Amino acid sequence: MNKDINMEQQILQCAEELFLEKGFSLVSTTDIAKKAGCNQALVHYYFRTKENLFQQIFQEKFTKFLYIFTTFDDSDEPFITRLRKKMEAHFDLLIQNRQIPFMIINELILNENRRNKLVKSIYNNNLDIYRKFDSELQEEIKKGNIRPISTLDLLINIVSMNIIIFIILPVLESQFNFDNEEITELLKQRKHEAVETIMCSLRPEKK
Amino acid sequence: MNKDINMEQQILQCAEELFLEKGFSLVSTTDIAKKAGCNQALVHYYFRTKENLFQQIFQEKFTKFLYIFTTFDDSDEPFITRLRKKMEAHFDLLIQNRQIPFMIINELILNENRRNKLVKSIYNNNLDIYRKFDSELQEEIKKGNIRPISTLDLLINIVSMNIIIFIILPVLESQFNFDNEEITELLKQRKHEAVETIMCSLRPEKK
DNA sequence: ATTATCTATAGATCTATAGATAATGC
DNA sequence: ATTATCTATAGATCTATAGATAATGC
Repeated sequence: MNKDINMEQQILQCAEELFLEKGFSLVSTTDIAKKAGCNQALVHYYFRTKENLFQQIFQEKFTKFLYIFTTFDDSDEPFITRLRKKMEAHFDLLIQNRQIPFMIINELILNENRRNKLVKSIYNNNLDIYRKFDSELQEEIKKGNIRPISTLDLLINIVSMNIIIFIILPVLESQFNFDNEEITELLKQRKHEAVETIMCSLRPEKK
Repeated sequence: MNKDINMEQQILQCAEELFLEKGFSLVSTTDIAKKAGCNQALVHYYFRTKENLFQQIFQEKFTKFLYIFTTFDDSDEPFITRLRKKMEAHFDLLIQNRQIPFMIINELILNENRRNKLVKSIYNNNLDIYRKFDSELQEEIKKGNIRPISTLDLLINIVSMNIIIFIILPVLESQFNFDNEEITELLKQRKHEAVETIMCSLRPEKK
């Protein structure tokens, strides 16, 4: 592998690739060491436990996953435009990090400790932005620009639409033998469809 | 556990509960035996391998998951009404089998062999119903009753909307301490929202 | 006789650590 | 001296099977 970075970084990077691909429990520290080109004991020398190593990676990925929705867009564009842009930016992030959705689903459900720890901290750290978003949304609904919907439901819808293709991708790949270009095209189209679906679903009733 | 069924059934049932909860790799045949109240060797006596046992269960769950979408509703109701009913029936099924979505995602992604085997057979067995649905949908679009959308995208949207709450549920539960009644209510509301989101997203553009 | 169940164990993991050796920094 | 890397191994799994014993069916 890359000789410019030191072994600690090397281990971290290889662990990341493996954990993203197979999840925590299907990767052994022996696998990581083999991939990094060092001895298994060294993995423990730098990170003490497999859980430690995993958590570093997982936390980073989770933060990355949420980042776009935990920052405020202070441009003066209309609410719905800003929402669309957020959603697009989020989808673009996932295109660059296709395995993140699966990793999050997998480990957040399987490990109660990890889940409890993470969820509480995220909830507490983002209450402000959530409330801001909430009040903006309800304002738009009052104005009749958006179909009535709860903030939580909308967020769930958005996340759902954005992650689903990355969950299904392996299945599609195993049925159709896509090359890279085809996948890029498929993701581009799916991005458009995901955004469009949400946008259309938010149109108020015709009167 | 239940004394009326024989040990083979007992093992199968306990294995099912454990696999649904933790997935294939986090459950050992020892765990299953312990839960079933027998010796670990007996699990192998009846099912030979852990993989065998798992596949029986997984296949059944997957078939169950798809069933509603692989059968044709021959009532004379309009397309959109039949679609809505399918979606509601599917959601109801998931309410009764909350861990199915996670199991499917988890094992379909993690195990390439299982994936390849299952996906091919499902694809081949359901081409007819897919084509029927496809032509009905495109007909409706032509008539201007539904916003233009590809059949695959629509199916992905529906599945996505229907499964997401069952994926997120453990996260919500770990943040808020819901009792059973609250969860039932939450799922009922979410069902409504999921169906509504799809229905609204399919409305054609106003002219 | 046949089927169901158990005990015991081989052989293959896997994580984590102890303790030796090599490389580096002052 | 300190830090990085290795060898070796303890101790805890886990799956699968061989072979003994108990239960059941004729």
